[in-house]
Amino acid sequence: MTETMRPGDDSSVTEIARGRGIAAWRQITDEIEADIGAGRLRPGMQLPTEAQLAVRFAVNRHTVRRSLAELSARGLVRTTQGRGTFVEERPLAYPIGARTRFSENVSRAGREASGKLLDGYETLADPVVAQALGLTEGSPVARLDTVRMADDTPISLGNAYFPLPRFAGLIEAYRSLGTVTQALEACGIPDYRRLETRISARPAGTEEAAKLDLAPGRLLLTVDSINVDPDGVPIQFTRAMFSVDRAEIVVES
Amino acid sequence: MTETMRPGDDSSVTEIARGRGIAAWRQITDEIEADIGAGRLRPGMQLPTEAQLAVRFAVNRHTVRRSLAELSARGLVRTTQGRGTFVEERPLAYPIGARTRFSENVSRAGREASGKLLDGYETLADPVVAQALGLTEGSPVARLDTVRMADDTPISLGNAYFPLPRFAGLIEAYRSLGTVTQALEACGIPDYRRLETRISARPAGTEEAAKLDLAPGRLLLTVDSINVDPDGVPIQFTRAMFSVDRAEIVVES
DNA sequence: CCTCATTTGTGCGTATGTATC
DNA sequence: TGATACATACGCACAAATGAG
Repeated sequence: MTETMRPGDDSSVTEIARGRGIAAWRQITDEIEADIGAGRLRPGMQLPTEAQLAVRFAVNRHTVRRSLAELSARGLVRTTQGRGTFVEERPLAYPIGARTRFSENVSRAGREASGKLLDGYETLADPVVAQALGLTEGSPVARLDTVRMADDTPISLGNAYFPLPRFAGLIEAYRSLGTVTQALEACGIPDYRRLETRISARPAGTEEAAKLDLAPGRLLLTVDSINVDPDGVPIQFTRAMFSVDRAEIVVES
Repeated sequence: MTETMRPGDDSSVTEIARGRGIAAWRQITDEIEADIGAGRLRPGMQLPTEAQLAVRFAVNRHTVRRSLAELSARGLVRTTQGRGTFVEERPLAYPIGARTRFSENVSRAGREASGKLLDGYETLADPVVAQALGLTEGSPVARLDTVRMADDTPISLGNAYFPLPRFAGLIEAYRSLGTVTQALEACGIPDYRRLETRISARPAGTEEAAKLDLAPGRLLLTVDSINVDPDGVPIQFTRAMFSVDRAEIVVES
């Protein structure tokens, strides 16, 4: 892991034009970006350590950090304390259709899907949720907060709401079964389909950024959808928040 | 908590909890953000200088700069060398209910029913366009730049590309007919369908913001789609950019 | 469970360049 | 032209997270 594979010149110094208009950290940013663009640094690969980059470009570590902060803000790399800096994966194509399932999308991309339940509890429907589920405001609903990952990279946050008299045991079912589809099945819903999907975008809040391991201020695609049972009765309202850097919404015709 | 502040007020010191988990620059960020949120710092107002803030929070100027960089990245303030740092004119909250509904079906979004032609010309395909249309990079294409409006409010910008040997007269046809569908019909394409739509988001550039009459940095939903003729041959690549504040993408299943 | 080396995160002090007024 | 204020860069030191052993 400490060994960083860099094709070609490893020990030599990459020249930076000093004192001539272009800041050193910008030149370093361009250099690393070019490495990524040319495939010399591939998604998932670890960059040299900050100290190594400082040696390579003959600058102070702070200058390297300024550059990495820029690349991180643009979503090209991700830095974790104690581990290092890694090239981000290309955005995952995320098809939206009547019957899309997260795990199918991820495995289609050749990556391993996983999910984690952040929280599950009963609450009261706010106006948006009530409207989507055809309930009156303040009706009891079950709520599941999840984070979904592909190859250990968080892709999206999700809030799912279910009308409560009907889906009383759903939270427990989800805890034991692990997927919404199976939990719904346990609640007597063998099949369902997507009725409508609304897409918008906004910047990630600090908490969301932390949960998704994103640089603060990065953009989220919000995908609100309503699922209905075979009779057309709304059974689930979901709000998913995808990192723009890690997923791309694809609508299939 | 925070003293009444005005530029130049550097006499009092705002306490920062040191060595207790939360980084000083984060606390300063929160403090300034709270000042903006509470109206103590209003849009257009100048913040104290970095040196003054350093005194106020009893930290090094670098620490203040780290905080201002964060606020700047989030779009709350704007810093100009030699002038100072100013509170941005942007609203802090992103209203969720105040958006104009854009109830057009995405599957029919390729039809430019109403809008204005900004520009129409022949050019060479860049890699993205070439890939989408199944051409080699640098192939000649026709390009239409449009803006769509609802009640005189610009909603979206669009760039449409057509392979050129085949659609030589398309620009003129569009000028006289006014819609892409009719222009394609005049070029011998009676029918076409959407193959794929990809949705992402990014901040608006200055030029885009001007065309859409938006504040720079506001978010755009980008919708890339490929249309194919009945034989499955790509005939059109469209990139539409919707203002998140004025449109919401709705996908119906 | 703990230790330890590695790596990134934070913060200070200093110096100098550059844009604005 | 000078004073002010932000931009860049270096060197040092220590904190905190990670992962290997």
